[in-house]
Amino acid sequence: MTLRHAILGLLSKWDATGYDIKKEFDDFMSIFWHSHLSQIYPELNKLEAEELVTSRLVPQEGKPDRKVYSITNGGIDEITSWVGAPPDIPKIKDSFLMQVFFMDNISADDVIFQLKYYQGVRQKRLDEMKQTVQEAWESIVERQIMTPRLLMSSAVLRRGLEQEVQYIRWCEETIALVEACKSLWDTDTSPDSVLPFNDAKELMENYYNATLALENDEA
Amino acid sequence: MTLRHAILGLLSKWDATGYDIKKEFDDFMSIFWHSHLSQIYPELNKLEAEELVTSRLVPQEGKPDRKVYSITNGGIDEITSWVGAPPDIPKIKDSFLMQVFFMDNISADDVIFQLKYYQGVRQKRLDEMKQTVQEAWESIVERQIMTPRLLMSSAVLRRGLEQEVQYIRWCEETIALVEACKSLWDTDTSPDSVLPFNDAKELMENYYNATLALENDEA
DNA sequence: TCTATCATGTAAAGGGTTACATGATTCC
DNA sequence: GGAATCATGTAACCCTTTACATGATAGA
Repeated sequence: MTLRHAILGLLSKWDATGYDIKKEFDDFMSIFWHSHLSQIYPELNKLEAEELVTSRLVPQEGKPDRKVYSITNGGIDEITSWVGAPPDIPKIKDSFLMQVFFMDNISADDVIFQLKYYQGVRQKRLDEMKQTVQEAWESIVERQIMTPRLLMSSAVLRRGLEQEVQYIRWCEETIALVEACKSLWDTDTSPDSVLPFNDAKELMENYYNATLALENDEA
Repeated sequence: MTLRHAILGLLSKWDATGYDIKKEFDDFMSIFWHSHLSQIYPELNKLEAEELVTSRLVPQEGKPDRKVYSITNGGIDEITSWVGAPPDIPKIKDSFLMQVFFMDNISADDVIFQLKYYQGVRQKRLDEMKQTVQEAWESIVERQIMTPRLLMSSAVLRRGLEQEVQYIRWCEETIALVEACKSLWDTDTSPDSVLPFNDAKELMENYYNATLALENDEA
C-alpha cells in the first residue's frame, strides 16, 4: 500500500497526470521507488473514488487530453499521517546478492565476469545520479533559495549516491578477493572438497577483521 | 521468478524441508531475500512437478512428518545457469527513503524522531549480523577449512553489514543536517515560503561538495 | 496457563508485471 | 520508413501477503 503514498506525496507538491507521475518515478524517485503506468492509472482512479484527489481534463492539440490530478484536503491528511507513521521494517530483495551467494556453483572466472558486469550496471546508475546532483545544486545556487523540500531531496539524493558508490566499491573488493582465492576453485571443483586452510588463511583473517571493524570506521 | 532459485540454491547445498528453508530465509538469507511458508510450500510442489526436486517423508515421534526435499540433476542445471545469467537491473523499493523524501510535510522535530527511530531499527539488524559474522569466523577457524562456498557467503555477509553500517551513518548525518537547518521549518511552514539562501548556504555547499566527492573517497 | 516451536498446508485478497489496444506527432 | 514521445487505459497473469486450519510438545 505504498504506491498510493508515492502518488499522493507527489501531488502534494504539484498537480500532475499519470504520465507525469511515471516520469518522476523513472527519474528522481527511481532512487527509492518504481511503478508501471498500468498500475498508476487504476490507482489514480481509486484515489479519486476515495476523494483523496480530483481531476480535470485539459485538451491539447494533436495529443490526447491530459487528465490533470490535484490533491484534496483528505489527500493531504493521508500523506501527512503516513510520513509521520512508524516506518515498515526493511524487507530487502536483492537478487544479484543472491546470485553471488550461490556463485560457488560456477568458475572463479565466471564469478569475476558477473561481478564486473554488475559493477558496470551500478556505475551507469551512479553516473545518472551524479548528473542529477549537479543539476540540483546548480538550480539551488541559481535560485538562491533553500526549503525543507530541497533539504529532504538532497538527503535522499545523497543516500542514493552513497548506495551506488558503496555497491561499486564492494564489487571491486569482491573481485579482488575472488582473484586472490582462485585456487579454491581451480584445484578441485567437487562440492565435498575442502582445501588446506593455510591457502587463504591470512587473507580471510584480514577480511573478517575488516568486516568486524566496519562499524568503528570514520567516514 | 526468483523464489524458485532461492530454494534450488539452498537445496544444492543440503536437503531440507519447507520449514528448514523458511528458517534459512529468516536467518542468513534475510540479507537479500525473504518469503512466507505459504509461498514456499506451493513452490516446492511446483518444483517437484517439474522434476527439479524430489521429496521423501521422514516420520517423527510427537511431531508432524518431515517432507525432506532433494535437488535433482535438472534442478542443478537450472540453478547453475541462473547464477551465471545476466543479473536483473536493480529495482529498488525503500519505503522509508520515500517517507524521508516527503518529510518536508512534517515538523523538523518529527523528522528527527523518525530518523532516530529508523536508525534504531537498522542498528538491531546490524547487531544480529555482527553475531552471524562472529560465528561464521569462529566456525572457519575451528574447522580450519576454506571453500568457495564460505568465500561467497563471507562476501555477501560483508555486503549486508556494510549496508547497515552505512544506512545508520546516513541517518546520523541526516539528523545533524536537519538539526542545523531547523530554522527552515520554524520560521514559516507554508509550502510557498522561501527563506534567504544565506541561512543554509555554507552548510549546503559543503553537503553538496561532499556528495559530489563521494566517488573519490578511499574506503 | 499461555506462548513458542515444530510441521504441514489452503484460500482469499492484494500488489505488480507484461501484453494488448489506440493514434497523432516528431525526430533520425 | 521506423523509432521515440505523448497520453490514455484494460486484461491476463504472476507473485506476495494475510488469514484460516490443525495438532502435539516443551518451556516460562
